[in-house]
Amino acid sequence: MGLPAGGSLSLFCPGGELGQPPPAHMGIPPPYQLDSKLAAGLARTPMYPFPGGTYPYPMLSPEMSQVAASCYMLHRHTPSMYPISSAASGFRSPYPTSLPISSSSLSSELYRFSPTLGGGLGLGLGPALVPPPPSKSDLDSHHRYARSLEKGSSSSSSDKPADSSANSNNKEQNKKPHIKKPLNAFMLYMKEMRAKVVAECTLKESAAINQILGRRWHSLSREEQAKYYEKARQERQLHMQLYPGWSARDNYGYGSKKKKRKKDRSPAELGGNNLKKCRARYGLDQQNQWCKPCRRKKKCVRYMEALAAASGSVPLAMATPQSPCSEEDVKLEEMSDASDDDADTPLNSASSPGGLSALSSLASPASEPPPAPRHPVGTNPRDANNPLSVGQLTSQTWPRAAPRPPHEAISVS
DNA sequence: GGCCCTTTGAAGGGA
DNA sequence: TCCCTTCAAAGGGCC
Repeated sequence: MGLPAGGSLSLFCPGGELGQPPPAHMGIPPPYQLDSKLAAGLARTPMYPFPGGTYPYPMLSPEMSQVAASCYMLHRHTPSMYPISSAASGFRSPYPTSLPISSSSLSSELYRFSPTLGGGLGLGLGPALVPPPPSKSDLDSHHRYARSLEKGSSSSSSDKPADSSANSNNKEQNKKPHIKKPLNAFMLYMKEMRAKVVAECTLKESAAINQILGRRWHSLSREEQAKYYEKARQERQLHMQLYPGWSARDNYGYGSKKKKRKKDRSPAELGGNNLKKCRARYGLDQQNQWCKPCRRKKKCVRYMEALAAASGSVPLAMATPQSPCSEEDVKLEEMSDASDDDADTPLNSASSPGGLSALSSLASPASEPPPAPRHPVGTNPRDANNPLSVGQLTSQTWPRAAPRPPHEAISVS
C-alpha cells in the first residue's frame, strides 16, 4: 500500500499496516509510528478464546466487509457521544441551550449528541440521524447516577464514587451533570461496526464482539483507521468546545466504585509460581502465558503481586468461549496469536497447539484446566476435518485486499 | 440490580 | 518520560 507522505512503515502489526495513532495535538491522520508500546499492545492475546465458528450468515469477503462498513458509515448515524437527559431522569442538560439540539423525537430519557448531528456545528462529520435508544450501559450508569442523586451519601459503597468519602464530593456530583468522555477512534469504530458483527455472528456477548472488533480494527488499513482517528479528534475538539473545563478525571469514580479489575488479579492467576516474571517463568516460547503487562513490556503483574504476597483468589473469570464469526476473524485470530509471540515462535507452537489452549490457560489459573470450548459440531476452525479449519484457512491469502507483508517481528530486547 | 468481561485509545496523575 | 489507572460503548453472564 502507499505510504502517506512523511510517513514511515510500521515495523509490524497483526494487520501489517498499523502504527501509532497521532498524538492528540496533531491534526493529521496517521502515518502512525509504531512504538514499542503499541507493538506490545498489538501483541495482546485476547482473553476470549474463539475455538469454534458458527457461520450462520453468508460471510462477506474482507473487501465486501470494508465496503459494507463504508456504506454503513454513510447511512448509519454515528450515535452521539454526550448524554443529555430529561428532567425526569434528574439530570441537568450538560449542553448549552444554544446548541442545535432537538430532543423532540427522543423516546428515552437520554439523548446523545454528536458532531454529526445536524452537521455537527459545522464540523460536517456526517448526516443528522435519529439517535439510538439508550443502551443498557447507558441506563445502568445513568440509573446509578440518578440513584446517587436520590440517595446522596447514604447509599451503599457500590453506589458511591470511590473517592467520594466526603459528602462535599457527592454534593458536587449532584450539581454536575455527567459529561461523558468523547469516544476515541476505536470506540467510534465499535459503535459503527458492532451491529454488523452482531448480524454476522450469533454472538451477542459484547466481550466477544469486542474481541472480534479489536482484531478487525487491527486489520483495517491505515486509511480506514485514519477516518476514525479523525472523527475522534473532531469529537474531542467539539467536546473541548462544549466543556472547556471538563477533564476526564471528572468522571473518575463516577456512579460506582473504583474499578481495579486488572490490578485485583490474585496469586491464583499467577499459576502458583510466584517470584518470577512471566518471561522467566514461561519463557519466550510461551508468551501466550504471559500476563498482559508483560506482553506490553510493562511491569509484570504476577511478579508484582507475588511480591506483595497478596492473598485471596480472584481468578479471572472467563466468559464462555465464543466463536469467531467469519473466516476472516479466524485468520485474524491466528495472526493475533502469531503476533503475540516473537518471530521465533511458530504460529502453532508446541506449547499452544492451535493457540486455543494457551488462550484458555491464560484466562484461567494454570492449575485449573480451562473449560472445554463449546464448538458447534463441524464448526471448530481448529478441527482439521472442518473445511473452515484454521489449517485450511491459513493456507489461503490474507483476507484484506491489500497484500500483507510477511510477519515481521519486533525484537524483544 | 449491578458489576464484570472484552477491546483500544485518550488523558491525567504519580514516580 | 514512563507507567499506571480510569473511562468511554456494548450487552450477556454471573453473583
